[in-house]
Amino acid sequence: MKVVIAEKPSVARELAKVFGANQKKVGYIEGKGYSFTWAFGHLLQLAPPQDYGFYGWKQQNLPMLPAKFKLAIRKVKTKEGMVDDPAVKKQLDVIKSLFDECTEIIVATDAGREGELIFRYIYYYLKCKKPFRRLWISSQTDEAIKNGFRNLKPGTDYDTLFNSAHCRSESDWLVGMNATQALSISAGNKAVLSLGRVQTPTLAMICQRYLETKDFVPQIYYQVAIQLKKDEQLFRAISTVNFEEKEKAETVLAQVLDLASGNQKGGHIKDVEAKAKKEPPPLLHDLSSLQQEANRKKGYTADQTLGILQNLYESKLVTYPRTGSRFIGDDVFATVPDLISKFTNHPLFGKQAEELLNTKLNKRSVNAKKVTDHHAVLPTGEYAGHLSSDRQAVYDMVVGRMIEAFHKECLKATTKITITSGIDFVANGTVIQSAGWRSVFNDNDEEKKDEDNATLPKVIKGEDLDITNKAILQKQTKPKPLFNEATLLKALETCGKDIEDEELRYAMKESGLGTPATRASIIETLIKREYIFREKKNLVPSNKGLGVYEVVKDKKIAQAELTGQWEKRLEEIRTGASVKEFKAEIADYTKTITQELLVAGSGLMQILKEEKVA
DNA sequence: GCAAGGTC
Repeated sequence: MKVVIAEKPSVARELAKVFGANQKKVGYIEGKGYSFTWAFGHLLQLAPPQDYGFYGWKQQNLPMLPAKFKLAIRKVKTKEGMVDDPAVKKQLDVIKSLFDECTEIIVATDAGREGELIFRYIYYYLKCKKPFRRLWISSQTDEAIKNGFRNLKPGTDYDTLFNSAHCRSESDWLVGMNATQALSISAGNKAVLSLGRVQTPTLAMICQRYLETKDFVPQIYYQVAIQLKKDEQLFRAISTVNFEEKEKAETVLAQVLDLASGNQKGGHIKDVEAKAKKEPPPLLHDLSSLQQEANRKKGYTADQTLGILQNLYESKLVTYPRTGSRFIGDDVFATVPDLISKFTNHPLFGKQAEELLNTKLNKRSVNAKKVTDHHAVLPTGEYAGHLSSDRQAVYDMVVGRMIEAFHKECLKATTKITITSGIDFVANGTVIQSAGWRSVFNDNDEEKKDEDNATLPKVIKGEDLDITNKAILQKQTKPKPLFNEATLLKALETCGKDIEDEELRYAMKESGLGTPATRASIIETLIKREYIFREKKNLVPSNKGLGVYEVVKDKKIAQAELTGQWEKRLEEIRTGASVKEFKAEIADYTKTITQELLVAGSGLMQILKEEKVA
């Protein structure tokens, strides 16, 4: 008998189905000489400090550098404290007995770094010695599965991938556990002041933005606006330059040749620029883009959206939600027409679905190379029936986005008219000629510039028009808005963009800060620690959060670039570079940051006391 | 009482 082990039950079920295995047992499915079993994500984690003899939170324990890390069963919180998760224990027993009986293991955890780690931790924890081969697929269509099984790879091909995963895991433990204890101890050991490679740069981003906004001094400036008339149609144009002083604007205003000042045809058309613009449909959703849309449209937190999606996934209504890819492969694309046909009766999108069936589908979201462990989120096409309102809302976002993504481009005509009357003025207009994908939701662009005229009259270069009105507009510069969950999620994904080093930037883009599966929980962690709180939609730092930020802001642990540097090294390890060197560097850094924090944290004591009083 | 990573 051969054992196939998947990362999660849904994948094991899919694999079993393709093989025609259908005997359901407790914790696995059997048939055709195979047993299909599963994990639930990470069943094992690096053991906590006390398992190495580091009891309590004491300065003399620091830095904690276990000679050899141990694995422990994932814990759950109960009234009696943290205990081994009974469901995990049970499943590990199932896996152990299957591993004991089998002749070979086929590793079918997700095709990525963490998927490899999930299997290896189980394999080593159970002290298993059976041979294993690797299934490496990124979609679960029957064809992809069959192909994958015909091309199983030697298990050892992924040893270096495991090495990189293992380093990631241990490094996060070393830096996170030691920095957390060091800061907490030096601040009086009264509260948990957690720090970590991901949470601390995230906190720093929130604090930085908050301080920028708080210290922002708005600058007043002036523009001159004129109103023109062509064939009874009025339109507005704005001065191309801004004025810092009101007097300057008034001088310019006086020079405008408007009707009221006795000037007919005082607006000279200096230039007319007309352009046709094609706006491609948006990409399919990954988890992050869905969380952003749900936050914008419905105010759901990242965590709520993930919960709702998980629910829809367990009801088999949507595909795997914790994906970081906004693309599908050609195999999945082949199933899309059939999928779309399931929604021709949808109350909101039925008509558009119908229309799509008769047109060539847009392939912008089709790119097998950009599919990582999982493809973009799609509806499965299963009958949904009645859903609670929040589930319905998120489900509709998934369905609607699918319809949009395969829809035609939106065709727009933009016009830019430059008018001279004293100085230059400009009027912009955009007319949608063919809505294409924009007809799916039919909602207006949220950040449409208010200067835009919907339609502009037809004018020709050289012509002179009446100016029917003129005025001075007073405006002021605005600070960047505080982060909300939508903008923070986006920032976490792309924080690599401002990094100079090309290679570093690439590594960041691939990973961002955190992963799709963990970003919601990072935000929740910062809230649980009382570092930040929600104020309406915004994420605002507390005094405690600002205090921690002040202590760590210039240290590496608060920089998003730390993740980029690690990713670069981990990628080198994956392609065969030495593990030893990286581990030594991490140990060194652990010692340094621990020492620094043991000193620096004392300044936090006062803030913590004040918090208690308040 | 701690990290970040995965998932029910």
